[in-house]
Amino acid sequence: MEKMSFGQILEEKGLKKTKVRMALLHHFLQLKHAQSYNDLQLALKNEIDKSTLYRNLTSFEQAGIIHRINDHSGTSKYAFGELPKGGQDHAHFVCENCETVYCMEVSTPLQLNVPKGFKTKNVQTIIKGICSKC
Amino acid sequence: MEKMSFGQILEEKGLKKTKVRMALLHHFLQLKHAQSYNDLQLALKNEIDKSTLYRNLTSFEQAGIIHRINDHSGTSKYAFGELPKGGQDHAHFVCENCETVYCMEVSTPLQLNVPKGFKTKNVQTIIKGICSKC
DNA sequence: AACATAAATGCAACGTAGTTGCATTTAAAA
DNA sequence: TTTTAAATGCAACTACGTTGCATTTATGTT
Ligand SMILES: [Mn+2]
Ligand SMILES: [Mn+2]
Ligand SMILES: [Zn+2]
Ligand SMILES: [Zn+2]
Repeated sequence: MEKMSFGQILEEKGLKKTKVRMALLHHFLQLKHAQSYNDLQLALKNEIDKSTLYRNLTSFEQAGIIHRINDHSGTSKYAFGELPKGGQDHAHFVCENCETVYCMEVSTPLQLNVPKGFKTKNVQTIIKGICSKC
Repeated sequence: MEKMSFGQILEEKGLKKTKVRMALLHHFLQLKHAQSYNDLQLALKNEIDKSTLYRNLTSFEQAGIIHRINDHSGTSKYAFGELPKGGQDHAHFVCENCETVYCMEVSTPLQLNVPKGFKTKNVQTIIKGICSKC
C-alpha cells in the first residue's frame, strides 16, 4: 500500500486508467502546492479539454485522490491527498505575495466553541500571510 | 455614537444618502443572518439594479458598514458590521441543512502554528455543521 | 431658490469559472 | 472479437459579478 503506481491508484478507486488521468496524476504527484485549473492546463500544455479536466478533478476529489481548496480567490485550487476525516486537522496557508497555497497539517485541532444547539461537523481555516519564500 | 440613524451612518462614512442605500441599510439592520445578493434583491423586490447593488455592497464593505463572507458556496454573503482588526476573532458558521450563515464571535483567538518562516496576517474560519434551528 | 459638480444610478454589454447535452471514442470485461 | 459503460471533446450555456457610458440625483455654493 506504500508505493502505488498511477494505474494502481486509479484501479483501486474504480476509475478507468485513461491517458488524461495518468497525465493529470503524474503532475499532481510532482507538484508541491495547490494547483488551479489554469495551472494544470498550463502544465499539461492545454492538451486536455476544459470539461474533461473539470470532470476529472471532480472524480478525483470524490475518489479521495485530491482535495479541493477554496482560498477565497474566486477560483478553486486542488491538491494531492484526501482531507482527514471530518476535515478538522487541515488548514491552508495563502501567501498574500506570491499567491501560493500551502496545505498545512494542524497539530493541535482547533477548538472553536459554538453556541448552544449548534453542532460542528467540520472546521476549515484559511491562513493569510507571507510565505517563507517571500 | 450609540444610536445612529441610517442617514448618520452614511454621512459619517462620507457616502451620499440615497434611496437605494437607505433601503439596503434598513434591510441589513433587521436581518440577523448573512445575506446573499439574491437574498437582498428578493427583500428589496428587485427594485435595485444589479450593478448598483453590487457597487453599494462594495462601498459598504469598504466603509466598514458590512463585511463580505466567503462561505465556500460559490456566492458571497454580506453581514452587518465591520470585521475586527486583523480578522482574527471572527468566524462563520454555515449550516449544512438550511444554508444559513451565522457570524460568530470567537472568544479565544485561534492559535495556529505555521512552519518556520511563515508569517500569519489573518485567520479566517468556516465552521460547517448543523444550526440550532435544524 | 437656482446653480454647479461630483457621485450614484440604470442599462447593456462583457468576463470568467465552471457546467451540461450530446455525439464519438476508448477502456476493460465477456 | 464483440459488447458496453464510462470517458472524451466540442459547443453552447449558466451563474456571479464587473465595466463603460449616458442620465439622474444629492449635496455644497452662490
Ligand atoms: Mn490541503
Ligand atoms: Mn461575520
Ligand atoms: Zn509567497
Ligand atoms: Zn440550519
